[in-house]
Amino acid sequence: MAHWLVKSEPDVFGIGELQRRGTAPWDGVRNYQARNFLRAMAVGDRCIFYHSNAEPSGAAGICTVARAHYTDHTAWDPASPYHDPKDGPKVQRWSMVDMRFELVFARFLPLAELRAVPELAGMLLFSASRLSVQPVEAGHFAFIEAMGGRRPAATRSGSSRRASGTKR
DNA sequence: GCCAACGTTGGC
DNA sequence: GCCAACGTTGGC
Repeated sequence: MAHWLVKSEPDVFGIGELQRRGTAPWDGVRNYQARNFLRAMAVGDRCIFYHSNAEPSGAAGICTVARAHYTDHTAWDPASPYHDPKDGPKVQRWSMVDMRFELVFARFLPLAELRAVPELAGMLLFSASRLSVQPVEAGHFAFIEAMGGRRPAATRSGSSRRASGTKR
């Protein structure tokens, strides 16, 4: 099973929105290298959900591949922000997958902090900073997951746990 | 908002 | 096929 890191701008589509929706298409990838990694994803593969162009940028949580790659038809749609005038039903250059929310880290992990961790040296995140879909070594993935932890799921009664004085 | 890095486009 | 110009990404 492969591990990945996927970037999204939280102003456009943050991990909170994926959590709310449960599953959503990972569309709009318009870079061949990133597309090829999308096509290599298998159902069940786990991905670090990274917030880019944020303050600060960093790892926000984990999602999993819910559906393997299929045509990203937003490229055909002139009204879409991801429209590609060179694409169409007969070309189909671009692909997307569906992502399923898994967890939000208990602690957001800013890029600067990840960069400073010796165990994470060599991650593509640091050298191929513009690549929005990238493979992650299993060891790096496990280390980041342990750093981030899992934010406890909200209870039905909302803030009652904190209101009752529960320590986190 | 700036700018470095780098991917893409298009002229030749 | 080279490469300059251009556009985009994304950190800061």
